[in-house]
Amino acid sequence: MELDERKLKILQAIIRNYLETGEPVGSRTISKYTDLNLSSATIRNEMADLEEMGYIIQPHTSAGRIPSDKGYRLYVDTMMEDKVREVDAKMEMVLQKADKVEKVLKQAAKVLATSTQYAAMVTSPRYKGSKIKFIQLSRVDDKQILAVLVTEGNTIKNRIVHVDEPLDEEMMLKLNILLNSSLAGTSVQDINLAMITKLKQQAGIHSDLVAGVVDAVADAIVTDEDVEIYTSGTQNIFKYPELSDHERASEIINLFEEKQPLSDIVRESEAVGDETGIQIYIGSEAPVETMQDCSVVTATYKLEEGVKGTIGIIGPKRMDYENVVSTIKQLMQELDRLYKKD
Amino acid sequence: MELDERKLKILQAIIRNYLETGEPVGSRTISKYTDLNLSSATIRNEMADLEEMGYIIQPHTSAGRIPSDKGYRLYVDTMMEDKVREVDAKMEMVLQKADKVEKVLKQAAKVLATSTQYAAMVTSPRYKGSKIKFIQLSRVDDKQILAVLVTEGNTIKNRIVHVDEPLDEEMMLKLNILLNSSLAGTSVQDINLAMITKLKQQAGIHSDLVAGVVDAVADAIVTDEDVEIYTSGTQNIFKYPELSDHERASEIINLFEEKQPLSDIVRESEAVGDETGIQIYIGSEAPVETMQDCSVVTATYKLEEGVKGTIGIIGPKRMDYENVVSTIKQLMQELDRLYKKD
DNA sequence: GTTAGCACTCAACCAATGGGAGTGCTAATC
DNA sequence: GATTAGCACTCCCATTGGTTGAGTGCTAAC
Repeated sequence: MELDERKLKILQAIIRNYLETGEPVGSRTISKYTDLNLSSATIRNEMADLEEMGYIIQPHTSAGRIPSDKGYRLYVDTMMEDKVREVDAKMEMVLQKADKVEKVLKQAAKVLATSTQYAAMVTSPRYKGSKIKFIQLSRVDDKQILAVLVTEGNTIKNRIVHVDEPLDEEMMLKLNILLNSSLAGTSVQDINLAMITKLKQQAGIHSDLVAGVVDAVADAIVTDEDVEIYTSGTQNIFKYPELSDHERASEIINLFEEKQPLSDIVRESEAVGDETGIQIYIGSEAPVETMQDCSVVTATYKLEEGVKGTIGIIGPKRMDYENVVSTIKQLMQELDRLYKKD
Repeated sequence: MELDERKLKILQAIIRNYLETGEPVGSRTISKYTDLNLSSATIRNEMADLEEMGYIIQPHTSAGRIPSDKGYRLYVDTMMEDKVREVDAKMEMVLQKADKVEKVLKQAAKVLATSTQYAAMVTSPRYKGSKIKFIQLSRVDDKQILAVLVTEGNTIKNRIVHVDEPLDEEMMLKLNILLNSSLAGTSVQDINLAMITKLKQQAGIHSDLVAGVVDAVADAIVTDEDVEIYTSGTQNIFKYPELSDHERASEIINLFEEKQPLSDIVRESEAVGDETGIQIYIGSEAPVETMQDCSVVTATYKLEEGVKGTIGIIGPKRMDYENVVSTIKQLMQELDRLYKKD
C-alpha cells in the first residue's frame, strides 16, 4: 500500500490533534477540522489503511486512533515545520552569566523545564581534546602528592597521588618543570605511550611517580565519574497522565536519580548527533528500557573547542516537538552568546 | 484530663498498630490485641479522651483513629524502645571505602534507602574548624592566579583569583611562602582581621592580591554553595499511599530536586542537634511547609574533627521510627569505622 | 468504673445501567 | 471506482443505588 498525499495529510492531522488534546482522535474530528472535505466514512477507510501500515494505533475497539512510534517518527522527520518562535514576552530566556559554568547550566535546565513544561537535564561539560594548560604537583605530606591540572577551559581537576617515599623540594620542582614542559599545550588524546616512556626516562629514579602522575592525569580528564547530570522539572511528568501512574512515575524518578541511564542516552546521542546537534528519541528508540513511554530530545552544546556537553528534554511521546526543538535551539544560541565572545 | 498509664498503653498500642498496618485502628482491635483485658467499649471511651487531648485523630466519623503529630511526638520521645538490631543477614551494610568521600556517602544513602525503604539524603561534608594544611598559588596566565587549598581532611578546594597585572615567578614563590607560613595549621575561624592586616603589611605592594587570596580562601571554605545534597530512593515514596497522590508526590519530588529546602532542614538539625546527633521532625515540625505529611530523621556524621555533614531519611509520618533510628545509628558506626582509623 | 447492646455513620465495593464516541460494513450515490 | 449515508455493534465511562462491614457514640445494666 502506498502512502499518498491524502494519507499523509490525514496522518498529520491526527498527530497534530493528538498532540494538542492527548485524546484518541476519531474520524469525524478529522473530517470536520481539515480542509480535505471528506466525509468521516472516507477518513475511516484511510485510517484503517494507516493503521495497517503501522502509523497509528487503536487503543481499543471503538476508540479513535493515536500515533504509533513509527507515526511520530515520520512526523518528526518529514512533517514538522520549523516553528519560528515568537521571541517576545513569552520567554525570557535570559541566562545570567555566573562565576561557574555549572551554575549557568543548571539555570539553563531550569529555564528549559519551565518553558516547555517537560523535564530537563543537562550534563556538565566534558573536555575532549581540550588542552592542558599546566600541571602543578605539590607535596601534601610525606606520602601524598597533590596533582592539580588546569585545562584550557579553566577547568580544574585534582587528584592525590600516593608515593612510597618522601620527595624533597628540589625533586618536586624538577618534576614540575618536566611535566609542564612535556605536557602543557598537549591534549589528552595526544598523550601516547612513546611520550610516557620518554617522560619516565627523563624522570630517572622517579619514573614510578611520573607514571603515577600521568595515570592520575589521564584518569582525571578521561574519567566519566564527574560528568554530573543535573535535572530540573522532574515533577512536570505529573502533568501527563500517561507518565504519572505510580509504576511509571516511580521508574522515571528512579531514572532521574540514578542518572546512569540518562548518561547512556547522552553518550548515544553524542555519538550519533547530526550537524544540528539535535537528536530525537521516540519511545523505544531510546537505549533505555524504562523510557518506552517517553520521548527524549537532546542537543549538544559547545562552550569552546573540545568542550561540550548535552542538554535535553524528557517528556511524553505526545510532546510538542516543534516547540521543544525551537526552544532548545534558542537556548543553544543563548549559551553561544554567553560563551563565544570570551 | 490526665494521661494515666492506661491511656498511655492504649495510645502506644494504637500507634504501634497503625505503624504496622497503615490503617486507622479501631477499638475492637485494641481490645483484642492488648493484655489490658478491657472491652472495646471501654477502649472507645478512652480513645475519645485521647482524641480530646489531641493525641489521636479520627479521619472521618466511623473510622478508627490515627496518631496525630503530637501523638507521634510523645511516642518518639517517651515510648520508643531502643531496638537492638539483628545485625545478621538482614542487612549487609557494608560500605566500601572509595577514593572519594562523596562516593562513600552516596553509597551510604543508597544503603539507607534500600534498607529502610524510605528516601534518603546525605550532604557532602562541611569543614568547620578544619585546619588548613597548605595553600598553593600558581600562575594560570597573566591575569589569573589559581589558589589551591588543602585542608586536614584532604579536601581540596580551588579558586581562581584575578589580578590586574602579572606577577613574576619570584613574587609567586614569596607569596606562597608567606601564605603558608602564616596560615598553614590554622583553622578558618581563627583567621581574624589582625592576621589579615599583618599579612597585608608583609605582602607590601601586593597587599591587594593577598587580600584577594585570603578572601577567596575564606570564601572557599565557608561557602555553602558546594554543600551538595545527594538523594537516593526517592521513588520509595510511591510505596506510601499517603504521599503518592499526584500533588503530594509532585511537591516532594520537587523538594528533592531543588534541594534548597532540604538544606534548610539540614541547617536546622545541625544547629539543634543533641548529643546523639539524631534529630526527628514529625510533620509540621519540619521547617519546610511541603513536608507536612512527612517525617524526617537526621543524624550528623563526623569524619574527623571539624568535618561533618548530615545524613537523613524522609518518609511518611507513619514511619518505623525504631528501625530507622537504629539503622541510622548503625550506619554512623560504619562510617566511623571507615574513617576513624585513618 | 466497666460492659453489653443498639442505632447510626460512612467509606468501599459491586452490579446494573445508559449514554456517547467511534468503528466497520454495506448499499446507495456521484 | 471513489465517496458517502446509514446502521448495527463495541467498548469505555460515569452514574446510580444497594449492600456490606468496620467503627463509633450513647445508654442502660452490671
